[in-house]
Amino acid sequence: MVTIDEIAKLSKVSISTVSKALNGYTEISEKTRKRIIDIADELGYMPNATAQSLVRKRSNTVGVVYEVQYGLKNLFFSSVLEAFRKNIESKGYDILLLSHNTDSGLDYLRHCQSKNVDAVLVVSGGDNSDAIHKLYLSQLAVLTLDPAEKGPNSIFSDSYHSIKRSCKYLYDLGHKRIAFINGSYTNFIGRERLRAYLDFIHEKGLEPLYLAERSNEKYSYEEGYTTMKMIFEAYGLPEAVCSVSDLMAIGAINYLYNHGFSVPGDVSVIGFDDLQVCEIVTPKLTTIRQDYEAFGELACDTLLGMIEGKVRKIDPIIVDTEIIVRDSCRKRK
Amino acid sequence: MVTIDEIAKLSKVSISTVSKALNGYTEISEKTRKRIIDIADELGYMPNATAQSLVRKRSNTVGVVYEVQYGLKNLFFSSVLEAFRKNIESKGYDILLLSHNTDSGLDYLRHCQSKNVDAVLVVSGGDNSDAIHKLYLSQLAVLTLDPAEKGPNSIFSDSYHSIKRSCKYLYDLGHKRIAFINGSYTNFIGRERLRAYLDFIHEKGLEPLYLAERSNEKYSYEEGYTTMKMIFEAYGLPEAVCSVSDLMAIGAINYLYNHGFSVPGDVSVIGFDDLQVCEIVTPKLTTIRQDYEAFGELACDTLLGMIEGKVRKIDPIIVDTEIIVRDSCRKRK
DNA sequence: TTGAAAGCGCTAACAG
DNA sequence: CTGTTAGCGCTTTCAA
Repeated sequence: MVTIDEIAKLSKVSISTVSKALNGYTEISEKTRKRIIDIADELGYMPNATAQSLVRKRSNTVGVVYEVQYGLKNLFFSSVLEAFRKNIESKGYDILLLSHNTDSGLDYLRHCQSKNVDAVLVVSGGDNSDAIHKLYLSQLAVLTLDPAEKGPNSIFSDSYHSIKRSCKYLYDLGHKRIAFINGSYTNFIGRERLRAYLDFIHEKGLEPLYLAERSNEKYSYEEGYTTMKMIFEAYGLPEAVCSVSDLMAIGAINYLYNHGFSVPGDVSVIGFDDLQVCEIVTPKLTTIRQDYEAFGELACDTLLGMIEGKVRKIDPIIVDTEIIVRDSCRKRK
Repeated sequence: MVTIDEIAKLSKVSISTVSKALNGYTEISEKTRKRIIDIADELGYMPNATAQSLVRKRSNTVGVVYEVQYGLKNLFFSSVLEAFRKNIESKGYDILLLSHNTDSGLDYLRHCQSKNVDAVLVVSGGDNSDAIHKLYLSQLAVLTLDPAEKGPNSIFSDSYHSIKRSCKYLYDLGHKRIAFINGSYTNFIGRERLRAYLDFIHEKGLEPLYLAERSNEKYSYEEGYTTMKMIFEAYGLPEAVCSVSDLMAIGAINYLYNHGFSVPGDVSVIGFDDLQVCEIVTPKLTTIRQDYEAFGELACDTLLGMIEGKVRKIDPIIVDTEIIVRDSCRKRK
């Protein structure tokens, strides 16, 4: 790799002049700057990011703590990560996927400091390990997606109103026996969604059809299947089911299907997330769409803003959702 | 962050002694080493990776060039990336997702050099941009997943035998009119799969049912749907279809379904990849499973081996596949 | 407008 | 066995 002082030699100036020229200091005369830049280009010079990082105390990389069920195979989280990636890349940042690596005594905070990342995005599915907690206590710019608890420096969808809208949609279609496939009770969004369902049921004076004792941690197909089964066995056939994730909704549909019921013929079901599977499954799934692009853009801008402004604490960012009507819900006649 | 010379001060030795003690040099007496290590632990010392990187010319991070249709949302690529991640992390490496960032004049090679990555994994879906090509010409340890052309430093599934097995499976089930949903003709695996199909058809003296002029670049649901439609319109209903990806297989199934045919009742279809969707779709998809774990492990071990051994050129790594029988194929009666 | 020099935190000869 | 010293490639006072 070409270094700054090869350029210095060739352009017959000192390395500090080269550095300044390359970094756009105004105190360098136009002609020497031009000469230096030409030579640098010719040589294909590229600054050694490591060296810059060492002195500037900034690395132009943001760490991503990604500790999630199914890892990168989790389509929800990888969709927001993808959106985040596009945005942050366009600003010239790289993403460092931080290894967990507990056995070597590393924790995220020290890892981040060691690697000198400028900010960190926490994607942990609502888990709040000690290692993650420490990040918050540090001087780093950190933002958490779907945090375990509502709090500062977090970004998440408006779960409460989304679920209310789901329920209302189902209700307006004429359904009264609306079942609910819940998510995790140990994280914020899971509890919010349940609360919304319960509030809705209460407001309309309907019978709640859900499993109060069962927390579904993975938002997975299997959990949806099993939950549907348990609901069916406990309450009989609902008219509609509101699910907290698409995968769970599909699990529920398959349970229903395997037991001779038709969706949306016999029961309507609505999902949450709007993963790509919604389009390829039969029937196509009506769902609440989380705005992945908005997540990515807001997370990016917020983090960069925090870096620039040296801000370390911001209010929660709440992202709007949208209902996507497809084929899995139908009017009750 | 604690630095090496705070430790030096506290333990009343020089910084080089501290460095050596911490790095396991044997020339340090047991007692001073212990003292130093105790103090370091107490202070929660963690080496500044940037500084180490600068002098050691190694960063313990591997770059990932990830330039793929649908980005991280592409379940095939993100599945292998996930497997790779687990392996590489367990060896104490981080993954740097390299930004593309062409407009700022960056190219991957210089980017990698600048960030001082130890190796790079190229995941580009068979595209062979100039930027990627340059990586090969460099001194970096690089490995490409599913390269555009068969060549050194690459890793991919045994497409040829896999598709032959698919076809044979269908054939043994009694199907003679076997259609083929092809992938891209511009990359290696796409051509291999076609070649396998054609060879099989030829060997058995069957009629080829496929689209010679249509290259499907994305291996997507939509392409599968459309291709199935075109095949149907050109040749009528096949008895079975062999698809080059799961998503395309599902697209084909849905086309068939929408046109009143049953899978596997009227036609059997087999996919390729074994994505998680195979399990949640109706009927569950019979497919060829690519061994994601093997990809991850081999890619990791190979790259690290190349780093250690200063090897820069290795033979292609071919990964075995496995047929997963589910519900989308049936014996012809 | 330019250059000398110190230093970021660490490693690795080389001396002692 | 321990310490001195010279860097790694770059930025940034400060002086010229």
